[in-house]
Formats: sequence, C-alpha cells, structure tokens
Amino acid sequence: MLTLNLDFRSDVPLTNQIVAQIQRQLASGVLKPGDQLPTVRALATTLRVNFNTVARAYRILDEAGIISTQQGRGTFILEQPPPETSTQLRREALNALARRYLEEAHRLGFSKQEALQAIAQRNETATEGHT
Amino acid sequence: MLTLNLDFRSDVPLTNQIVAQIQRQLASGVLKPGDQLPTVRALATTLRVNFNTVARAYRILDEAGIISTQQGRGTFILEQPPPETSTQLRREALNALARRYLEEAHRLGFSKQEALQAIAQRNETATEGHT
DNA sequence: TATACAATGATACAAAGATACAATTATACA
DNA sequence: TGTATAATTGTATCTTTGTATCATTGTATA
Repeated sequence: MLTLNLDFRSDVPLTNQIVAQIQRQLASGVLKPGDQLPTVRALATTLRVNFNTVARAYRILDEAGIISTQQGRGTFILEQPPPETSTQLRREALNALARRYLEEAHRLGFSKQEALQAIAQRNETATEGHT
Repeated sequence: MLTLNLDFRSDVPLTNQIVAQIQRQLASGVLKPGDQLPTVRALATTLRVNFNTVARAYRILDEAGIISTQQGRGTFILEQPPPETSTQLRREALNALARRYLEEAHRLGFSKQEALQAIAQRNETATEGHT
C-alpha cells in the first residue's frame, strides 16, 4: 500500500509533495510499471486531503507521461518511463503511424488528399490531456 | 473474428472507440450485413473491458440503425445499412482514424504540421489490402 | 486596506465497472 | 413431442472512479 507523508506546514504545495513522493517511490522501485495507484478518493482519505488535490497530482504525472489515469477505471504506472527517445526513433515511429493511417484510409476508399484534409480539418487542441 | 484495438490512454472514451472501429470495419467490408457480432461478454473479454462498455457501444450502433441487438439472441449487422449513410459512415471512420493518428503523433511530441508532412511525404501507392 | 493570485476544497458530472435481471435458446428427460 | 431446467445473451441500475468548474482560503504586494 502506497504510503506518502505530507507536511502540511511546508511551503511546498501538497500537490507537489504528492507528485514528488510518487516519483521517488517509482525511482526507488517501490512502485513498478503496471501497478495501480490508489483511487484519488482513497489516497485523499489516507492523506486527509481533498481528493481534487490528489487528482491534480495525478494529472501532472499523467501529463509527464509517468502514469495513465483512466476515468472509471483507475490510474496506473506506465510501462515506459518517460521516453527520451532520439529524434531519429521518434521520426521512425511517426512514419510508421503515417503509413498505417494512409493504408487504412485507402482501404476505406479515400485518396491521400482526402486523408490529408481529414487531418488538417481537426483542431490542434483535440489531443490535449491524453491519458 | 472481429479484432479491435483499444487505446486505454486515449481521451476518446472506450465506448466511442468501439463504435468507431466497428463502423470502420463495416465500411471497409470486413463486416458484412447479416454477420453476427461477438456477444457483449465475449468481445469485452478479448478487449479486457467491462461488458457493459461493449453493450453501450452496441446500443449506440443499434440506435443508429447499423446493427440489431436482440436480448437472448445476439447482435447482427443489419441487412440494409441505409445506402446514403454509407459515405457518411466512411467519413466518420476516416475522422476517427485522423483523430487517433493525431493523438499518437502528439504523444510522440510532434505537432499537427509535422504529422501532416509525414503523410504528405509518403507516396500514394500504399494501397495494398484492398478486399 | 485592498486587490490579485495560487492552492485547496466543494459540488456536479461523465465514463467505466459490478451486480442482478429478463428474454431467448439449448438441453435433458419423460 | 412436450415441457422443465439450465445456459446464453442483452438490459437495467447502482457504484466506482476520474473530470470540470466554481468557491474558499491564505498570502503577497501595491
């Protein structure tokens, strides 16, 4: 069971304390990829904190690519610690994605131009906060 | 056998992912009118999802007139996917693909522009997989 | 003091899961 | 063949879990 220790008198915001301590437990091996973290409400209760505070900490870790929070399911440590992959690898990964996308679009009977437009028409912020 | 691919990290709800992918397989001909879909429990097991999530997806498709779910019998692709909605389905399927592609590219740290270019640079002839 | 801002809390909501139920089909057996 | 019973399949409803939005609190600073 995840045991954190908050210092309510510290100047460090509770949210940040939660983030830092989870990161530390991950680095020290107490938490491992695939592990499920306590629910925001459960952890909030043990920490005697509002569950939104835990939720905020979880979101920060989520946006950092460290955990995955899934509404209705729970939050989990991701398999891959933040990938500092080379630009080369990232490029290859993107190309693989692009190839698959085009193939599927073609199977649906769309041309490359139509496939391009389908993407161009999407607003950029649609990928915000992926969990 | 119907094979879907869920992304638990996406901010697209699992239910919507299931709906979109079934529409896609229908539009691409993998699924044909009269075909029986897996039972809600069977599909849920393979997708590692609660069967209510599949049931919700089936209901959406049912209400859209695409499939017919029958308690105690199963769910089937309707004989008559309203012909004019065919292009509509293809369109929605493409949009779902585009959204997913952008999300994954974004996760790799690429902008929408870079994602677009990655496709634009590919040659058109990647259309294997027709029928 | 007053105002602005950041951190936290409160409340309502949405997505997914758990459980019990109803309709249909399959099976056993007289 | 007919009927009872079990198994299968979708449905209804409530619970669990994270999200969004606004209110409150404390603190810095003009």
